[in-house]
Amino acid sequence: MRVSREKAAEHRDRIIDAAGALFRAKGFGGIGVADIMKAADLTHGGFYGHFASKEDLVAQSSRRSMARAAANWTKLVETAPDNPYAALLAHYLSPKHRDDPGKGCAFAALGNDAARSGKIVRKAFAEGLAPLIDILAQSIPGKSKAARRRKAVAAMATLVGALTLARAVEGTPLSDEMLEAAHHELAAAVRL
Amino acid sequence: MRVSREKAAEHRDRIIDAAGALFRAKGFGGIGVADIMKAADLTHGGFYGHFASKEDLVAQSSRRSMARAAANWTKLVETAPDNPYAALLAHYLSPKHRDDPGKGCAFAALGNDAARSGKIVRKAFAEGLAPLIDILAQSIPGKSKAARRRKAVAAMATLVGALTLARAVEGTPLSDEMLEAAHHELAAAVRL
DNA sequence: ATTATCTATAGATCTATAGATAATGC
DNA sequence: ATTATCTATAGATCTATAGATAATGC
Repeated sequence: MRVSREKAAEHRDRIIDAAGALFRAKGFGGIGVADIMKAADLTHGGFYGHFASKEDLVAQSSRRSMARAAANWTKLVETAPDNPYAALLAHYLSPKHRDDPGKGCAFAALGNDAARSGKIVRKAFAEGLAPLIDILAQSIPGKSKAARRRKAVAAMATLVGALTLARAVEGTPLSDEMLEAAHHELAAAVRL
Repeated sequence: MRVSREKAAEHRDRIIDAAGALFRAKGFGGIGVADIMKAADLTHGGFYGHFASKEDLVAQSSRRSMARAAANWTKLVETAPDNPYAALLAHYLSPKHRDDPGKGCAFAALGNDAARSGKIVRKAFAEGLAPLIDILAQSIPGKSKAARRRKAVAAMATLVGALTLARAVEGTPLSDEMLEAAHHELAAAVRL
């Protein structure tokens, strides 16, 4: 049953990707090691050869989810050089993003779970958040660097809060209103 | 072991209060029925005489947590008639609020959990969110009623997002910065 | 010989129920 | 007689480990 080192590394990769999607969709506690391994087409017992514990996978898969987000944001910003901030807002606050948490922002999907997790996971979230704020700060209009930074941090809060709340009340009119109001108010900063 | 109807109603009350705090602190899945009953000084088995299921308690305790928040906000607004909006911001975005989720906002503590819950819970969250937005809309400056409403919805997203993220990265410098930046940017609306 | 994966299971925990108990309220 | 609570447990699920298996890589 043994596979080559190359294959093993690929398996490890598949586990991290499967976990990234399943954790965002169901929460850290909402999915078990066995189901993640099944999604990666492996058996339960093989898990502990790749990771020290479930929490180890939580930290690693979260890091990857956040790094992917930063890469996506960078690409999005580059494809809209005239108004990168507007492009980020439209992308983040779309109903499509709201309706597919498994492929979306880790902060909006797992912020509460991270808050209840240990130091290692919270540190991973802090290190994943910083680049997103940097990208926002470079895209956002503002007088000084400090002002742009402050606007970027607050905009990040608005984005994550709006998506979180839109999902929490999904199925009611408040859900769409939340995305639209956040979009309108954040975009107002560009029009100033 | 039977108690009077009055005592039974009081027990039910205690269960809902204990659940309200424990769910906010540990998440819907992070605490069990047995621990909630222990916190209410009752035994595990008695639970199902009071509630149809754990999800039933989730919905009821969430409703109460949110109704209490609305009552607190109303009181806070009344005690600061000159600048109710500033009072709400200072209260919500305080380190004290961040550091005690069990007594704080249900949306910032359980938004992700609600998003993964069933329709009944999500509807409860929508019905609990509306009054908070109404209070914000009455406190916030703005040209038209529609503008104030939109600002209130977006401000709610910023508040919840900032607290959620501040908790997710708790223990790093970003945590305080998140509270301060959100406070500064939201308060800017008052100074306009 | 080493090791990636598999099967099987230990041990803990969780929701929910069954049946006993004992105090209330008709 | 009714019923609020209790003890005990069924049945499911979850993390983690033990030991077997078989293919890789020295």
